[in-house]
Amino acid sequence: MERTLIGELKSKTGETVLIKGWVSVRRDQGKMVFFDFRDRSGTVQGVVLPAKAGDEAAEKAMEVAKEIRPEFVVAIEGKVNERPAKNVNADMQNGDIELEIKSIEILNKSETPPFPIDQDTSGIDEEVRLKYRYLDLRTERMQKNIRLRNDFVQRCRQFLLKQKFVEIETPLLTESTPEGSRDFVVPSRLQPGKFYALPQSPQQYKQLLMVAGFERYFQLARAIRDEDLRADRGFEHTQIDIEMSFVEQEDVMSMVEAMIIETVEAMGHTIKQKPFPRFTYKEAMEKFGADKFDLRTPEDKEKGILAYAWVYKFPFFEKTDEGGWTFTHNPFSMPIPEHIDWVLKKQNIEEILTTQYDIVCNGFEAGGGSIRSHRADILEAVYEIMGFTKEDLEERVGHMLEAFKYGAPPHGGIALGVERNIMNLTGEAQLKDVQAFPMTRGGKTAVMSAPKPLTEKQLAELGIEIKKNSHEK
RNA sequence: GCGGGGGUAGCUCAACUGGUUAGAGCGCCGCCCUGUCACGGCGGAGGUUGCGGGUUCAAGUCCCGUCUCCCGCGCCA
Repeated sequence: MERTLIGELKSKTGETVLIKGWVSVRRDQGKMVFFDFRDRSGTVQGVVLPAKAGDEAAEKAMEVAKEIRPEFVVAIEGKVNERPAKNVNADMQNGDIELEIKSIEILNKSETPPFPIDQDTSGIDEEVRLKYRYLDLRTERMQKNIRLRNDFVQRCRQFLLKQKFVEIETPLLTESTPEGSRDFVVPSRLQPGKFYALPQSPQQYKQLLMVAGFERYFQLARAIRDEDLRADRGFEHTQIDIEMSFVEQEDVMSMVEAMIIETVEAMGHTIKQKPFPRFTYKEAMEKFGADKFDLRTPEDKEKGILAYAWVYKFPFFEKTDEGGWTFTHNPFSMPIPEHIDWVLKKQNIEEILTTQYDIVCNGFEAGGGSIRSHRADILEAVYEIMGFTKEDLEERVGHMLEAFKYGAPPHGGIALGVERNIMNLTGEAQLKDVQAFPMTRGGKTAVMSAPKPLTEKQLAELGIEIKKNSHEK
């Protein structure tokens, strides 16, 4: 018999079906046994009725039913019955039907789970949840979060494909850049003593794709940064990374705004204000004291309303502790058109504004981007303002300057943080609750126990010698 | 790196100024139960109080060290 999904049982009332899935709950009444079964499509109650005398199949089913425990994997053959009115449970999916079990096959047994998974696991110690992440992910809440994440990402992808964006993967093993956040590095075996870095973002590659003439690029890009963790920040996160050629600030902002509105409204969410209100950085600081803020009223929060806003006209540079200048967001950004001259002449540095735009939602920075410097002279001037010598410049971004010499089109883009957006859509406060396999704050992986030492052989191949430091026993 | 809060049964927690045999709920195991859906009833098992040391007649509790988890700050182009 072909498997029927539990979610489709309602249309099979009166028929005999085969379902496969997990046992959520067993309620043994002695002469009759109730179960809740679960598969990817939902849950349903099944019942093993008392066997009539001489009905060997029914006796066998009861015998197996007595062995079954929660989380056993089973194949159940049974008849889909409408429940009599007095037994209907309106609070449950399929609460008006039940499966009259004719036979049970145990496909696999299960140990008792270390924590209850038929309820929300928010109150369970995170270390335990992560050790048994595959069980935690069985819970209704986690299933919902991870599936909703998929829904959001696929809708964005479809939107972008419709707009003729090309999805392109960029390398994971790439060059370390000293500015920005700390890199995760990977030792090179072929060139001992040298290292790759994992990307903090595909920034340079996506700009090179613009030089390469793709005009519209996107990628679901993993961004990896070795900075201390927070509730809303992990070593790894995913960005919907977008770059477009022949565009100005307004083009990128309206395209992204349209994508978000279409996507989240299709997912059943309400947006507080459209078009998204815009605040200059100065206005935001005056009004909210921060460049990210929550525009929702308490009533909005209760209703799960999403309050998006744009923040733009950020200062390009800020003073360093040493009295020099550094960039606030991105050295590859273009200053606003009126300030290009100031950059080239290195004047009024404190007042120079960048084309950077951030999208804010419910107090989170949900994304950010800018129009880029596609002219080598502007990028050079930015690095000169920051005090880099010609040699530094060549070393760090020489490849970009060279690429820009060959007809780089004006371009700009944005990166949306997938986890932050899913946190807003689900109301979760922890990044860990919207990733399938997050890490602990100490950087230990879920289920597996990375990081861990390499073998002597691996280290030898990489030409790495570990110095025993005094902390080790 | 800094500050704060945790670690006691499988899970969630309790245990006062140090003082009987470290308890409860849930879960688990056994028996009973023909309409349960947080099923119910009776019984039972289950502990290196994170780890190491110290003070004391006596330590889950006090002291020192250490590991680990969470939250925040720094950090996060």
